[in-house]
Amino acid sequence: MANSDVGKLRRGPWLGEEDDILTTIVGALGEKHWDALAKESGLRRSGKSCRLRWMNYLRPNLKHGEITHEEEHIILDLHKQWGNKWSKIAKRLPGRTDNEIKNYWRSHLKKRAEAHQECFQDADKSSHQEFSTPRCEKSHDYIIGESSSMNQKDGILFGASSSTETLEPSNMNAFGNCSPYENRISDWLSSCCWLVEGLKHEEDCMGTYPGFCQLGSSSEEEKTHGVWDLWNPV
DNA sequence: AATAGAGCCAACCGCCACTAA
DNA sequence: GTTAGTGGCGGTTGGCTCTAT
Repeated sequence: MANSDVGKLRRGPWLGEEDDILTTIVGALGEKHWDALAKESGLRRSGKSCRLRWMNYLRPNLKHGEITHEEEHIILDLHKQWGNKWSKIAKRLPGRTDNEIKNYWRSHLKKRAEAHQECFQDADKSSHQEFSTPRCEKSHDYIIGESSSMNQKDGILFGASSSTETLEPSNMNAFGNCSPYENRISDWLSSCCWLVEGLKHEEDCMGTYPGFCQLGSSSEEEKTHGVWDLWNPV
């Protein structure tokens, strides 16, 4: 792009009128050739800017509400697996954008995840001394949410077996047990659950975890809490 | 009521990968 | 094989809002 054109391009927040124009032109021309589309529209925006606005805000079926606890858990889980692969994570959260997830991570989850990691390391150290179940408020926050109004039971996303009901809340998380072994089992289960989801969309993990299919036959009660709802809408 | 600081989020920037010429 | 154009991605920024003092 010529430098003389740069000065002519608008920047900053989009106006409603611009949104309308972009929506119309994308409807007519499709989601491609953004530079041409930008020129065609008459908007003084770059193709990149148009694409971003469309992808992050105007695209149909986008959710604009708050991130739910289930989604939050998914983000935490997938970030643990994949790191900052926001677009990849976003593909597992229909209606959410990579930008939204990235922002949510940075503003809501990063500190909690770091605190959890810190706790995990502490717990790891103590596990070398004795196999105890340390209390871990940090980890609990990481899973349940610092300001969550959700009760303990609702915090259980999956893995809600009858045995968990007998645990002391202070020692429990949905994965809230801070025993390193229990944490790892929970982490593994969590990973497996995502592989189940992955198999619906991708071929890359086919056959990797032969044991997980059983999770798909969890009880109706379990399905009513957490991410099962996302997989198996009732 | 005023102000500073923190938090949040939309938008931008730069880089990389892919594709067509 | 090379190059230019394009789209996608992750990191960063800037401005607005909220909250504490």
